[in-house]
Amino acid sequence: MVKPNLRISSKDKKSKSSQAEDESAKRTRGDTRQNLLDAAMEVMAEDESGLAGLSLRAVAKRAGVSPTAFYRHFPDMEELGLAMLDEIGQMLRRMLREVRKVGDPQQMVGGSMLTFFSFVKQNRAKFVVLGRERVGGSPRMRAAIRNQMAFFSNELASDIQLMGAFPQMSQNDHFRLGSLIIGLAVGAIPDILDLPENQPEAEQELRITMEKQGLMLLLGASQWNRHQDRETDNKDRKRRK
Amino acid sequence: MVKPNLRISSKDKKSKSSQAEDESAKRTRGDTRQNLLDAAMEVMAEDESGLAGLSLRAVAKRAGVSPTAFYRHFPDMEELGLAMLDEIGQMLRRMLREVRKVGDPQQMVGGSMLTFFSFVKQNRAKFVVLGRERVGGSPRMRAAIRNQMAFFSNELASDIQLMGAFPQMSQNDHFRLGSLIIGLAVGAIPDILDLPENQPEAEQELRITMEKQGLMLLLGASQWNRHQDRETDNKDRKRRK
DNA sequence: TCAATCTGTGTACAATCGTTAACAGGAGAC
DNA sequence: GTCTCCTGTTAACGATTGTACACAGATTGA
Repeated sequence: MVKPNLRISSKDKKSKSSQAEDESAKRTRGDTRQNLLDAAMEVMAEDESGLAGLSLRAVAKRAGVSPTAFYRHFPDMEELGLAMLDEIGQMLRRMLREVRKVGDPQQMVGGSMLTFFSFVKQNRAKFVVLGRERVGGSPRMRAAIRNQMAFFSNELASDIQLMGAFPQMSQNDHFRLGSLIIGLAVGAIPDILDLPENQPEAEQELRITMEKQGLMLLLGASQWNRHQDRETDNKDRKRRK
Repeated sequence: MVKPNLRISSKDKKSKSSQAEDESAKRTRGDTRQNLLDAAMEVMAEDESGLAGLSLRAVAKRAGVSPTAFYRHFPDMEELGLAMLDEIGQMLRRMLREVRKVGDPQQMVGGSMLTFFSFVKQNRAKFVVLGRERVGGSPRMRAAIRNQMAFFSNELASDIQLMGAFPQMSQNDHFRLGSLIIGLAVGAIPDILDLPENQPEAEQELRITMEKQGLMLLLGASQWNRHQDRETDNKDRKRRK
C-alpha cells in the first residue's frame, strides 16, 4: 500500500499570497516569484500544452518580467512546476477541511461533490495543471501528484473509518474505498473543466451523476464485508495490519 | 532500408539508426503515413510533452523522413492527433471484443481488469496518448476522446443490462454504472504506466485493488434499487439516446 | 560610510521551430 | 513514347526558443 509522503511547502518565505483574483493589481508590485507561478498557471490554462511545452519567455512576459529574471527564482521549469504543486496541495487541503465538517458518510459524499465542484470552478487553472501533469508530467511531477492523491485517499479513508459506518471493513479496504472516491473526483476533472459555460443544466446533470456514483460506491462498501464473508475470504489475509 | 539513392553527394545519414531499434524494421519502406503515426506516438511516449508540444521535425526524423514530407500526409499536427485517435479507438474496440466473451457481470469485471492490464502494457504508447490528451489536448481532441469513452460506457452498460443482473435498475443508472467502471479503468492508466518494471508484486497489488474496486462498484449497483426505493425516488427523467 | 548581496534589466547567440519554394524520381494513363 | 499526379527531396526564411553575460539600482550589514 502506498505510503503518502506529503511534501510540505519548502520555502515558505513571506507567503503573503494574495487571495484576491484581480489580475492586474497583484502584478503591479513585489513578489515576482509568485507572479511567475501565477503566470505559468494562467498560460497553461489558456494554452493547451503541458508544463514541458511551456515557454519560459511566455511565462516571464505574462508575469511582466524579463526572461532572464526567471532564473533568479527557479533554476528550471520543472522546479517551478513542483512549486506549483505545493500551491495546489495547499488548495486541496483547504478543500479537505471544508469537506470534513460533516459527520455522516452518505451526506459527506453528497456534500463533497458540491464543494469539489465549486473548488474546481474557483481554481480552474490549478486543476488544469493537476489533471494534465498527472499523466503528462515529468516522473518527479507524477510521483508528487500521486503522493498527494494517496494522502487524500488516506485522509478520506480514516475519516470514514472514524465514522464507523463500515465497522468490519479492513483498513486496506477502507483505503481502497477512499482512493475509489478520490479517483471518481479526479476523473471528473476534465468533464467539469469542459462544461459549457452558459448551460447550467449540463452542470446539474454531471453533478447528479457524480453524486449518484458516489452513493453507489458507498452502497457497495456497506455490503462489502457481507460479500467478502460469503466469498470465503480467499486471498486477503496476506496483509492485515 | 536501402533507398535508390542515386544523388551525387548523398550523406548516408541513416546508417546508424537502421540497426539499433527493433521498431525501425517496419519503417524500412512504404507507408510513410503509418510511419509518421507510429513515430509520433513513440516520441510522445518517450518525451514528456503532449501533442501540442510535439515537434514536427522530431516526428519526421523519427519516421526517417524529411520534415517537409509531413505535409504530404497531414496538414497539421492536430490532424495527425485525430488520426492517432482512430487507431487508438480500433485498439480499444479490439479490447472490448475480448472482454465481452464472458456472461457473468462479476466474472466480467474481474476478467476485464486482467485484459485491461495486458492491453495497457502491450499498447503503452497509445495509452500514454489517450491519458494525456484527454486532459491536455485541443478541444477537438478532448471531445473525440470523451466520445470514445461515452461509447464504451454505453456498450458496457448495455452488456450489463442484457445480462439482467440488475433488472430494476434504470437505463440511466446502468449508464452511470458503465461510466463508473470505465472511469475506474481510465483513472488507473497512469498508475499502470508508472508501474516499476522489475517488481511484479506492485503490479499484483494494483491489480487486486482494481479488481476489488470493480467488485465494490457492482455490489453497490446490486443494492442500488433497494436504496433508491427507500430514498423516495426523486426525479430521474433524463434523456439518453 | 563602503562593500556585498539580491533582483531586476538589455543584448547576444546558437538551436530549433514551422513553413514555403523549387525540384526530381516513379507509377500509371494515354 | 509523353503527360500527370503522387511522394519524396534540399535549401532557405523568419520567428522563437533557452541561456550566458555584463551591468545597474536597491537593500542590507558592518
